[in-house]
Amino acid sequence: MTNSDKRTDIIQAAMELIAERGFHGAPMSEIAQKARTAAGTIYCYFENKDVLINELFHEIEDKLIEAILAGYPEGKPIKEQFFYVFGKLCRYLLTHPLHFRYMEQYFNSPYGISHRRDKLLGKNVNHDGHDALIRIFEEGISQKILKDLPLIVLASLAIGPMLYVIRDHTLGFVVLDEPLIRQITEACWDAIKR
Amino acid sequence: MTNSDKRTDIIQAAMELIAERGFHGAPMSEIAQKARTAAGTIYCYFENKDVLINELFHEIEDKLIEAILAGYPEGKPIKEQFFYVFGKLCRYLLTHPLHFRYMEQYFNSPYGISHRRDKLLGKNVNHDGHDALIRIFEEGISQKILKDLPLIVLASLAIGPMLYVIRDHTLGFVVLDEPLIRQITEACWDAIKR
DNA sequence: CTGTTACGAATGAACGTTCATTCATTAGTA
DNA sequence: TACTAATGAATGAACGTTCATTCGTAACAG
Repeated sequence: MTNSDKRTDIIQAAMELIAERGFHGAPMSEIAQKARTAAGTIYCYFENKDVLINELFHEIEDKLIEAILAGYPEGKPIKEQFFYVFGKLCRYLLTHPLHFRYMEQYFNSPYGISHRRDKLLGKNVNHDGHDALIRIFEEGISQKILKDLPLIVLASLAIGPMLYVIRDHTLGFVVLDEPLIRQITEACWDAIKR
Repeated sequence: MTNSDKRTDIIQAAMELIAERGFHGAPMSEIAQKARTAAGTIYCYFENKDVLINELFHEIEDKLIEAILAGYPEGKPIKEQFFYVFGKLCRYLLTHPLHFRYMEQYFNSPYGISHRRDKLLGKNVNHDGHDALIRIFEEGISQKILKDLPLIVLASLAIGPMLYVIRDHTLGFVVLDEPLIRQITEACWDAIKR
């Protein structure tokens, strides 16, 4: 067993537990137990629980960005770009319910709020999935294809419903199949297009 | 000082503290302190913290339903009904940021999940704001005015964006004035209409 | 090859803190 | 006086974190 195995075990255990029960329902002792390690061992890899939580988030973010940027239809019409990003995002979250649940926990917590604040204030300058959507919106507005609304409002109109629907899917309240995803994508496009 | 005064004080204090800091950031001791009472006194009025939390939720729910049902344009066209409910809901949440924040905390917690599950499984039969929207959607679908999508999806399309935008407003990321609310309402209508 | 030493990852009992809840006591009222 | 409401110190469970110790392994010496 190499070093990174233990780290991976801890990440996996923490992700599952937190996604399932939230930050406060996932004590370090239980994370350790699930990772078949000792409580203290976690602190060999992560300074404290906060660091672990943020590390987990970045783990997911990286994979999400990778998924979105692979095969991105650069230069194609705005509508096509939007459908592409929306679909990729949706399908990624549906096939990684653990990641989705974790992200939900994260964004509905002080961790996520400050992350969002930093992002909106431009405190980081990486090209990621979020940027992709923002660029689509800016381009769409200047081409008079999209409604002239604040970017943050367009973002809420475009992906707010998707997140709610995916949550309902993971909770078993609705079944999201391909045709339905398509219809929802179109509905969101209707919301933001002129 | 009458009985209900103390109860009101406790409710107010708990609401403020929980809305601001979440359930885990609002210890009973601090709620008591803020309500100018002793920790033990809370237990004269509420069996335990869970009961207090659910009581708080129903407190808000009642006022919200009251606000929506007052002046409801019964019998008017679907679109008008939708604009009415949407506007009322939006304005209520904007003028009661404490209630909004509390509801957010509630719905993004196990309390809210089970509440939602009960509702969707029809475990309660009251006529409230939620029902109002559902009735609008059912009527709109049968009149071929709205897209033929599952009710739960229509609900996400209609109010998902609003909740996100209101959150961004309370966090100071965007300013929601009347014209902008109007535009967002129309965008959400575009999303659900055929 | 064998025996010894050094290293550091892993351990888990223990610590200090925080919290919800209890209950013996007190204050207030009729 | 008799009864209820209010109190807040006390309780014990749960948690994140620490640290003295263990133990497998790698490096080295003979």
